[in-house]
Amino acid sequence: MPRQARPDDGQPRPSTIRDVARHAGVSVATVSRILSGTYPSAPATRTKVMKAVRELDYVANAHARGLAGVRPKSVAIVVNSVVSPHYAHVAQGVQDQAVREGRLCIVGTTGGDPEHELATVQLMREEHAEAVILVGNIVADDAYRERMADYARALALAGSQLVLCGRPPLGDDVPAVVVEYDNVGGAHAITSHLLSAGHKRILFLGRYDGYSTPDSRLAGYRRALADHRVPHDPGLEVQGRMQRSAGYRMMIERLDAGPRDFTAVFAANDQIAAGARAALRERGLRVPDDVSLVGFDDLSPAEDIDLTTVHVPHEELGRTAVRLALGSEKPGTAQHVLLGTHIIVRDSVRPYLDR
Amino acid sequence: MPRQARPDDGQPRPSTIRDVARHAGVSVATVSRILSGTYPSAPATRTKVMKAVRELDYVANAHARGLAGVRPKSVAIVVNSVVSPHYAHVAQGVQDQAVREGRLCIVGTTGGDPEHELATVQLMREEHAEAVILVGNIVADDAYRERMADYARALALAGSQLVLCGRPPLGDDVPAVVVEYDNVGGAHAITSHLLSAGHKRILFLGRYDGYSTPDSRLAGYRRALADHRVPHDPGLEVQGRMQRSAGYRMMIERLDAGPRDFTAVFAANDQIAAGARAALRERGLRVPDDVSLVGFDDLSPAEDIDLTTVHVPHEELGRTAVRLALGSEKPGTAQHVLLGTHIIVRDSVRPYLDR
DNA sequence: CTGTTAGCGCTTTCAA
DNA sequence: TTGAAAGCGCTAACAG
Repeated sequence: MPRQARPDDGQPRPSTIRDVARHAGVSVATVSRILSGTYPSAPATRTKVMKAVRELDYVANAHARGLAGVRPKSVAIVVNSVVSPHYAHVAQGVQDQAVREGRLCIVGTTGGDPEHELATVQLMREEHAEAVILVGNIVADDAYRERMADYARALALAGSQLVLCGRPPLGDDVPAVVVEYDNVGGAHAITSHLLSAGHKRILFLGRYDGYSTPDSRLAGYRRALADHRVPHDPGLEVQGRMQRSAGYRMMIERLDAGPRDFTAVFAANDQIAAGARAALRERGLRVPDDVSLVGFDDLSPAEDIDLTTVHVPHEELGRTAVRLALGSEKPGTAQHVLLGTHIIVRDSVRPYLDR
Repeated sequence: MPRQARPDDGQPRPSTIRDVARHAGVSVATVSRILSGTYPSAPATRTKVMKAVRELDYVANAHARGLAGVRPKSVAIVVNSVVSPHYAHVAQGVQDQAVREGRLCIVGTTGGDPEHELATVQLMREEHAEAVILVGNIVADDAYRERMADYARALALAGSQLVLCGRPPLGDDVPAVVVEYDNVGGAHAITSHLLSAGHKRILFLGRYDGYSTPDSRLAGYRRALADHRVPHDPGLEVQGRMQRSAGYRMMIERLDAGPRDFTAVFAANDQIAAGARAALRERGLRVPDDVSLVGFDDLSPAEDIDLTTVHVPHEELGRTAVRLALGSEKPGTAQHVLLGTHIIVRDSVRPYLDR
């Protein structure tokens, strides 16, 4: 007996469009048309059908609908993790815009593992997401570029659109939308803020070579130094991940290694800043009286620790990504948007009077 | 001309199982069997098919597969918002466990609006999610109970499972899994902590009647007071939402309304605590020297402001929800789990010496 | 305005 | 071990 014969074994099952049609005494096509609301129909029929729908508690089967050629209404977002505030805010932006455009949102996490990322993108491809949004900084080596380009092409082939959010572009021949924000500009601005206050020895916390985000922030820092004709001391660039614990560790080690040779600190993000601040306090140094401190992101702890930082339009990033992806008439288009960043001045910087 | 005739208009399209079959010189059934790996097959055929798959860059169509009767491998999570740290952490837990069990994760947000929630659950039903996880506190009135019960039954009918995460149970006859954490116990413990330190006038910040989470925390507070034979003053319970800004506002208003009539503050969550702390500082009061302060959740700002608080197993909540939902052999089962909470002592409480 | 019907791409009998 | 064919639930020609 074929599986499909489905003997009436008493097991109730969700009702189908056929059940509704039978119940209302019309054809399935009529039900389909009335539900999609794209065709005119007799009010009486309409009423009958809606009544049947309600009585049978019918919901359409999204798989069947997707199969039958209707563009599946969903966008996918792939992030390293949802708990990181930056990703969470971007994800929120994606969500908002997706809902506004009547789309479902699928979220995948990779934990920062490229292999896992590949698998996740594959999965999204199976699901026929209208757009796949990759967010987060990564190692920008050649292998990566190659793979991304392949994703983009495969997605374009399937009528979908790859979006790189907060990642560097891949080149004009790759059909991907890129939505970035101005890391270099923000870092330049906040370093200048410190320099204008008289600081010349500024510790950079969170250098992480090969990763696009810290790399650009470091670049902005260096450029500001150069613009202000302040000598660049590589010894002031401390390596570390972009986490609170790393910030704490970097600062403790630096302070314990010898006499303090800096008057201000630029943390590559607010979490590092929070960790560094805890370390400073532990060693009896106050912010901003003894040491000035700035961060980057304008996220969660920033306000609580009165941190002067660079505001990043996280939600806007996500919203723009969706808008661009769905807006482009032809999927597989290359576009590039750069969102601005700006300083938020709180109370973590004091002028340094050089003598 | 029927849509399906699909003239070869030069538009490349994603390859189907049929393309693979043709390319490998076998039947679609063979390809299907080899890809699912559930049937024995000749090694030579296997190789041919895998080669074709690689060459054509074939990925299966999840819709078709879903339609053909394979349980769609996805769980859905519905939250108020992903940026709220609590939801983010629960979502992360759900993600983790979902991935571990080989499932895709669909995230929907409601913005706290019941109507929107209904629509979202409906959507998840269309998608045939294996489990629908609702997280977050809500108004627990009769209309809500009714609607939830309906969800649960509809989902069960479709072979799915409703999970209520951090929400009160609905009753034994409703086929839903409930995963809660001990709000009352945690609130009781931390209030006792304050009472043991000699505080008798404890301000409760964030009463919000009708919402399950603040309600239970308030209940724990009251019970601790009663257990310690400390008179209960309703005037110490301040109404407000569970947000930083509300915490700030509540505290400012209280301080400006007259002489301070409390020595300690129990904020219904860490965000309220952070806002209240900012307000206290603004009015020249230090934590913990002048006022003791505790929170609930053990999330983001808690560590940075040295807050003694109640730890909630956020991720574990999400993981348990998925495990239970997928583990129950028969969907539509009722289960109930209560996860424990415990105090994290930092540095926001000082003994109060009563005279 | 409504009914009939042919697929969408896949899995799973059944037969060989 | 493999192939042929039915059918999952839905939509969109096409023909009334």
